[in-house]
Amino acid sequence: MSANKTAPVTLRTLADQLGLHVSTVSRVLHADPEASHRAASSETFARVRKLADELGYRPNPHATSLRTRRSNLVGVVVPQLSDIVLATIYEGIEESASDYGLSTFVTNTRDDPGLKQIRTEMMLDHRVDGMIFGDASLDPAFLGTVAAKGVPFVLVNRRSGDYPSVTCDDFLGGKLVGEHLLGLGHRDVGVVAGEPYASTGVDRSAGFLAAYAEAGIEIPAYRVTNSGHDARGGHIATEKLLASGPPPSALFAVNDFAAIGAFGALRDHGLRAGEDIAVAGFNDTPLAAELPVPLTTVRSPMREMGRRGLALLAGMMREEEAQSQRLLPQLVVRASTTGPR
Amino acid sequence: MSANKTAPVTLRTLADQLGLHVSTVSRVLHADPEASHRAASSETFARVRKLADELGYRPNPHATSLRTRRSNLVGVVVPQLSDIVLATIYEGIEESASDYGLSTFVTNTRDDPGLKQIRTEMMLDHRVDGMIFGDASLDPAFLGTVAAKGVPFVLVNRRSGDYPSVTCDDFLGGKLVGEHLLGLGHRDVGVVAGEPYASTGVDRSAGFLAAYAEAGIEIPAYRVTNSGHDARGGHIATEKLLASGPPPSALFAVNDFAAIGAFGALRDHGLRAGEDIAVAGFNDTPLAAELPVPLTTVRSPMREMGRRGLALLAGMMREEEAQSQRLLPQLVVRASTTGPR
DNA sequence: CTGAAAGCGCTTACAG
DNA sequence: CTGAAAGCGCTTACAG
Repeated sequence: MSANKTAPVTLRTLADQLGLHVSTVSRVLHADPEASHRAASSETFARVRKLADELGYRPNPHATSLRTRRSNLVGVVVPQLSDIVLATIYEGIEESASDYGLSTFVTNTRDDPGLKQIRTEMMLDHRVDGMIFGDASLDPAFLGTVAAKGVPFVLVNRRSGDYPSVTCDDFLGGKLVGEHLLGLGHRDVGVVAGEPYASTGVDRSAGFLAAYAEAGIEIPAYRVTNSGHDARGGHIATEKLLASGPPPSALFAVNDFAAIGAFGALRDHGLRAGEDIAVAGFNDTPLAAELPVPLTTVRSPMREMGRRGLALLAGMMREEEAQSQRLLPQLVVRASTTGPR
Repeated sequence: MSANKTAPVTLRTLADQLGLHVSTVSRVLHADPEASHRAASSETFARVRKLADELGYRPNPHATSLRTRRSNLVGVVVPQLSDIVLATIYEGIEESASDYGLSTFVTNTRDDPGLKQIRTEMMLDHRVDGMIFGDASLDPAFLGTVAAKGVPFVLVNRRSGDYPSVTCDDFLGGKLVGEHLLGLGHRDVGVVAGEPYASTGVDRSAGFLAAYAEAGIEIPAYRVTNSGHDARGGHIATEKLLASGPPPSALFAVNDFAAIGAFGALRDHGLRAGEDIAVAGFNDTPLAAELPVPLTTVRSPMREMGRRGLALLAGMMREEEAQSQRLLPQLVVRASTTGPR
């Protein structure tokens, strides 16, 4: 299996074969097309490029980073990559990173404060030039300690404090769901609200409740319950809602997976989602449309959030001004709220 | 936002403050507890460690990598991180990596041959010490080119050729499903078979068909159709199956997401999964149990595959013998095949 | 137009 | 027990 590890091609390899100094070779290999004449004579330039191509020269990034004090590395911290929302955001980040000539490290923190710190330090130990947090807590204390270190960073998915962020307009998204359910005549509704420390669930719930408040309807506290953001979390939270009173006529779960968990809990109670009780989710993950009862949900630009987050960070790494962005959500109505056809 | 970037603490910082030579400091900081006496006097040893702690010294990994020609970096290549199966495997890899003092880069290739090559080269450019492929094609040609470069690597999720791999015993898993459906009396069944180049779907389908063959039942070719491994892919494939003849009495989709897509397609045709037609998936993703019709599926040890894959690679990086591993699947029976309670 | 030097931060075999 | 040297591969300001 293990083949002959041929000696790596370095600047020295090229320089020796060409009878040039490594500095000349380095200069040629770094020149932008326009400035090529300042690097070397056009003949030398061509010879260097040619040999580099032939031998497949690839600069050693460790040497470059050491010398330039720039790693072109970005650390990405997410709660859980097996959450399709975060995985999709990360895909956007990765796409965009390669446009900017940056590479990314990702890590999971499962929203555990201890892990957040350890993993962040790990990223810093790797000398990343910037960071992207997808797991920000509403309490900005931890981010303050990161900012104090002088590393540029942006938030995606969840906002926190005044740190630069690219998020979905979650409040608006929640409001759209509220207005939709109101329009269908639902006045007694429940909310599977997500984690209390994540702006996503908090803002979506707030927007939803605001829509009801504007219609003069106050949703009692026992109709709103926090939850994990996965199917199991949605299941448990829905059980709790059902245990605390008669079933509401509709349920808003702040993400699709929690909504699917709600499906499971309702099913266990003999309630048919979309018939006995309306259910809405959030994110429009690819599953939503395929469920036996297609899920009404809010489309959030997950991949775009990642793309823009990285772009924003790249700007900050060039000392540009950072402007937070709030992307627009879009309601997608399906049978889980309008019933079977 | 951007704080004062304090001068980084290097070996020199420590050496100067202690009146020692950097080499002494380096030796102390690298000594294993037992060999500490060979590094320096116990007094010097203590002084160095103390100051390093106080100043929060963190070695510069680029310098270390440059010097040692070892990066302690592992490149992980997957088709798609937003596929929960791969994301979960990756979580296992990450967990295990930190046990071994390794860090990981991940990248998506979407099973595109061009991207596979580009991303793999990108990993190699980063001077990773080893690689893990979760996107292997049954055709081992590409992996041959990687092996020729002398980089150790292992496969997870999908096997290929004789390269060291950690996979689920997919053939057995498929067989378990076949025997289950046979036991329920299904003789006319369809298969949503996954991609033809991925051992996962191929082996699962083969195992399934083998169970039927052993029972003397030959499943006609038009009952088996390839598919993408996501919900959309399962939907499209199921449409194709339904268009090519009368509905079979049961359907085996080689992964849960394809099965959910099958749910969608069946629903569009007015067929109720679990009542009009039995459906089974594969992987037992967290959603399977929560669906309105809980999904019969095969539990595959996704996270464990990742953990073991990394461990296997770590062994290879220490020149140990590599032994492929086939992990056991487990059938999980739910209402999608046994019907409503 | 090209070379020579210095140095990024570390490790390691060698002296003494 | 500790120091000094060499060097990993690169970049950059400076000479000539």
